[in-house]
Amino acid sequence: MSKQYTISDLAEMYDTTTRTIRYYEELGLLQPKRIGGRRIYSDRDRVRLKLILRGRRLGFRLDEIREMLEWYDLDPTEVYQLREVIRKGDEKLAQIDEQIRDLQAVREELLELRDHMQRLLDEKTREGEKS
Amino acid sequence: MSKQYTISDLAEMYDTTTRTIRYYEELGLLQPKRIGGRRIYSDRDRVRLKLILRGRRLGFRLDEIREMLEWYDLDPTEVYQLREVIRKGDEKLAQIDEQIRDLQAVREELLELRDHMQRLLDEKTREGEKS
DNA sequence: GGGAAAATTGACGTTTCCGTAAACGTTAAA
DNA sequence: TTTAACGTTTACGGAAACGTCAATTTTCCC
Repeated sequence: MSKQYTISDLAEMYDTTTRTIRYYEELGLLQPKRIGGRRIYSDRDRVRLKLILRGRRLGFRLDEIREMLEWYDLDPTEVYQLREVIRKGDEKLAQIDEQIRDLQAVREELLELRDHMQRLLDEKTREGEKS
Repeated sequence: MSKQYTISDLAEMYDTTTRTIRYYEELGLLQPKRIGGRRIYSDRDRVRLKLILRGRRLGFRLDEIREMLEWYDLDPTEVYQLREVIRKGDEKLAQIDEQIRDLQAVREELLELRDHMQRLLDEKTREGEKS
């Protein structure tokens, strides 16, 4: 019994706006059903929206995200397409791995900086105790 | 003997453009010395540029990056500033940890998709062999 | 010292990702 | 039934992060 959602259900659920969701549809990232004029979102649509928003948070552009979403519903009998997706997917994986490494580097540096600040702060507060 | 760089040295070194570097200066992220009219970049400037570009790749906005850069040269005698930086740094760390988790999730999903595609492809090619 | 190469400033253009508002139709609740 | 809330399309706007082009310096090299 796949659930149904209105556009504002989803907007609230994922803390975004209806304008944004309609914009994603304009770009072809979502294709909700219509009842009358109104958009009806399935669970599949909901999951796609979730993926889109996560992708955005991670700095991917919307056309990159659209391409990756398309990988999930390509024709599984087209050998050429399969090969292409595997190749592009490997590229994306390499890119993601680098991004993770970069983030871990930033993390380390921030931790060091934090420790440094903490030591300075400790000195200062001990100094204050002496008076 | 701290090295000196021209703007195009740095542009080439980090695969960006002089326009971009000047733009970062406009926003206050870099403050190179001048000799006559021209900009001269020190090693410190170079490292800052490297950090900026890495931050950009990771999806941080330039004003976020500027704030984080400022942490490296604040007044170490100002207890309030120290506390503030530690607090903000902790926030940033939490945010980075979440980003890493998200990226690892995307990574897993891409790997699964890749395996799925690979299996489909294997079936297809075995099918071809039979003929 | 003269000309090519490199750098500078200023202005405007572009792309991405939405926000906002107008003007209108639809649905639900009192 | 009416009225408030919700949804739709269309259009324009706007910030962020640069690209591009033109008009001037500035510098380097022979």
